[in-house]
Amino acid sequence: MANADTKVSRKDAILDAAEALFAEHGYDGVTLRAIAARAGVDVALANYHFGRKHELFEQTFQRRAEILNTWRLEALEACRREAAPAAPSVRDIIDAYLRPLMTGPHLKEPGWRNYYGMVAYVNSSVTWGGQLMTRSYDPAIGSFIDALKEALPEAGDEAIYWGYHCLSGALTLAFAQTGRLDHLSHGKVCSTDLEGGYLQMVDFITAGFERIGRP
Amino acid sequence: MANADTKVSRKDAILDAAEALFAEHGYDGVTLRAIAARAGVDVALANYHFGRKHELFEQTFQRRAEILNTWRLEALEACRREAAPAAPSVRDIIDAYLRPLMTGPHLKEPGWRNYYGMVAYVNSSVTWGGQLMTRSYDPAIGSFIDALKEALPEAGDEAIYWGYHCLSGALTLAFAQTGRLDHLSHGKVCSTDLEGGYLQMVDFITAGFERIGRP
DNA sequence: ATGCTTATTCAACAGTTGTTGAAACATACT
DNA sequence: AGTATGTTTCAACAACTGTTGAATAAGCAT
Repeated sequence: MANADTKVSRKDAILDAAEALFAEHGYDGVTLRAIAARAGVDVALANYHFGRKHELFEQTFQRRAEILNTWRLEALEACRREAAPAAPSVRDIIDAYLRPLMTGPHLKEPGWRNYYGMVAYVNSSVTWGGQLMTRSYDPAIGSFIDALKEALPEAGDEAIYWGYHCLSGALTLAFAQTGRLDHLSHGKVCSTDLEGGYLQMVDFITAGFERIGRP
Repeated sequence: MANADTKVSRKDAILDAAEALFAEHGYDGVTLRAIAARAGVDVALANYHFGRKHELFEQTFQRRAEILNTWRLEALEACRREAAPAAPSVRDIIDAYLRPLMTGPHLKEPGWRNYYGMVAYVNSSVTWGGQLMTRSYDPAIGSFIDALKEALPEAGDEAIYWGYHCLSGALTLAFAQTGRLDHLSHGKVCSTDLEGGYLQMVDFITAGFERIGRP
């Protein structure tokens, strides 16, 4: 068995290449040969390590999902500790949801940028959206829904879930970084500036949830 | 020239088929042969009417975009008239933006359902998102941005545009109808119930914009 | 009918697709 | 040294891809 962590294995090189290409062109827009070429390996190697193309896509997607879930749950746990014995505020919960993903040094890494593009693609894909997002993210997100329900005891379930839908839609569209905001605002706002968007989105989304908390 | 409106022409049949397939599988996931088969015509006919695959995709997308823009601008004009001589409220503007698309009898038509799936795909696609959404929708959306700026004179441009980003992300994710909300809510909320989501989203998004209006 | 224009099909092209079985290479253990 | 095990490449497969030019059908004015 070749060493798995000191050097970047070819297996990881395939995942990195797949990530970048899937993010830009989607599942069907990418060929195994393009992935292999980018990774500097033979076509057959992807098949050896990951099986069908389908499974390579899912493993690429899953790899960083687990990291993001950890970051988020840690942030939620931290804000729970700080607020104890009271329940954390809506704003703290939204912040714990967005901050780990929209701020920090990892935003500079091309790998993370690519992965965010994949999330945008998957989340609004009819084929992948329902299954894959649910499998990869919903367990962690359940904790956030619970926290929101605690913070907003008056809000109905329907309002909570559609509120989360707005949050998820806004975040994943930000991940796409299509440059559309740049066009629309005539350059005043930059799609790729996730940290700038973070400040704005926390205010906006928090207000939305606080509103559904009072009848 | 064959008649263009009394009977469904084969040209329209191709657009309908393309719409349904592009919505489900994206641009690269659909072959011209699949479109032709669904439309009941030969492969070459798509090329004869629309040129390259690229152009067929864009024309399919554009066809209903113009209709949606008309509906929206009429709704905005109507709420402007009702509010005159005052400026329309934030809520009225958001309502004019969402109601024409999220309510009404056209939601029952499979053609519109398919088209909404296409919008979801295009909006968060790195390849298409920036260019095609901008070209098809941004002229009309400029009027909504202007109206929001009037209604929220204290809000900064950055906050307005990121607010619009949240609105757009939430709407297009709703269009995807991936069924994820159904999983997450254990069946309490239905992804495909756009009219139910409309009521919730108007409240949520309106609160977000009203918040950025006061410092 | 005769012509003329538009619509539609047919047949085929050159290139690409995911996948696979066998062969070659590398590494570690004995 | 040999040998066993895990990696990687090579070569090829059958099927499918977008696109095109020529052939056929349909529609319509004359």
